Amino acid sequence: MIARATDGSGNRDTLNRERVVRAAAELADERGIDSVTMRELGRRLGVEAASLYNHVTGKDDLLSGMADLAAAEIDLPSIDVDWKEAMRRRAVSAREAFGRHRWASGLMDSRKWSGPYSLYYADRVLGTLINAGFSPVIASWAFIGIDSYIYGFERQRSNLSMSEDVDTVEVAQETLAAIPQGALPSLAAVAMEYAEKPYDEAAAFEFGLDLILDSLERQLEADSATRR
Amino acid sequence: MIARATDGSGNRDTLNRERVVRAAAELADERGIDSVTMRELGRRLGVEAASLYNHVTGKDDLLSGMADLAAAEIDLPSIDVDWKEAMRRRAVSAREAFGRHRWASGLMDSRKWSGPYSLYYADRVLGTLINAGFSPVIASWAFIGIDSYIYGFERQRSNLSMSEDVDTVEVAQETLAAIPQGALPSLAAVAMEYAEKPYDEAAAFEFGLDLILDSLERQLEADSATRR
DNA sequence: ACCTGAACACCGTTCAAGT
DNA sequence: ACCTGAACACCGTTCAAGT
Repeated sequence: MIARATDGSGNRDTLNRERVVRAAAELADERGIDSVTMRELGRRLGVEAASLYNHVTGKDDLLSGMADLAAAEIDLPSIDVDWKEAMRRRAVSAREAFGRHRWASGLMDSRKWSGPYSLYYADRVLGTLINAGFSPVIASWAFIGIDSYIYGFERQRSNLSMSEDVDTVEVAQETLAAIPQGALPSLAAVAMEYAEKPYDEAAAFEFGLDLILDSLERQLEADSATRR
Repeated sequence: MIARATDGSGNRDTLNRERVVRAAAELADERGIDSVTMRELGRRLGVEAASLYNHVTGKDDLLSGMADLAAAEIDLPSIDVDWKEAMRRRAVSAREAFGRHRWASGLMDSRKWSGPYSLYYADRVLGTLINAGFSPVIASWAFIGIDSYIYGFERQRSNLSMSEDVDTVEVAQETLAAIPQGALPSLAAVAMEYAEKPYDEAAAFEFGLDLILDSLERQLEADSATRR
């Protein structure tokens, strides 16, 4: 008799934390993180906003749950693979996850990074690097460096309005047209390139990623040569 | 006769956009970005919240002004200096500015990056790189890569609760104590290091920065060797 | 055990009214 | 030209009351 019990989700039993969090993530995917309000989420679940507090301690808890959901989509490096390849896969899969859930990277900013899962995650990353021969401190710096790059790149995505659904050729042409003759020559030069060949986001991401990984590799080689 | 006209700021004339924005930045510095509400800001300026709309079109405009204020504190690379040193100074001064204004990096996330000042800024950075011998596309990728790292690193700061006012030795000891014997061995190894020698944030930042800059330099050298 | 309805304190913003 | 006071639509959250 109750609509919620048999609605489209195919989930026939009552509300619980997981269903609430999942619905919030879907809402954010479809209409942006700002539209995730307790009232709107309640509406989506056929329930009053106040009822959500039976399954989630508050909005903060809800957002943490959403962040966990997205984090779980990022590949854990497997111990037995080459460290460079492992870091590469991790970075690429993170970028893909953030592409699917544009709200995720911003959410991980504010939320503390200390759940049991993220500790395990950190251990695996650090373990991969230490196994490869990096000292614990250098491994931690490398971890921080790679992650900084991953999250920072995601930030730029929305920033320069160079998301996938934007015609970068068009943006470049408009930028070019807006620049007064002779002013900003370097920016004009770049815009001229992109007016012909569109901006390849994945290529840009991997270019920067490889700058970091190549330097790390070189440092590892130099270090083992010294010890020999 | 009016208190506001002669108050501590030493600014005797009436309210204007600059004073409003500056007061908002100070409020954010002292009590966090969340405490910047129109009502609270009005209280600080001795005025009703509604009055602020005479000087600022809305809260969005206010936040943009704050972001501009912080951006102006980041060094523009001077054309005549070595590209690597220029990028280095830019990155270091950005990190310092974000340290003074913890709200700044998060604010630049959401705000579009297309004001006349930031276009000029981009031109200078790109110009420095192109002058050094990078192609326009590679220069833009390098620009994006370095900026991603800068902003991403700032993000991590708050994240791992490794800010300046936190005793990282203590955090490491607590982490170590919380890890069950034998579990998370790599994380434990890192924590053990930091329990003895505190985490050096500036060193970590420059380590990652140099990974990027060194790779760029190497690429430049290899490229010019090919052309010779 | 879970949901509702109403309330509370707080937002950003608008607008007629004052000076 | 700038400020006030009151209002509006919207938040997150609490809590007694229902079932």
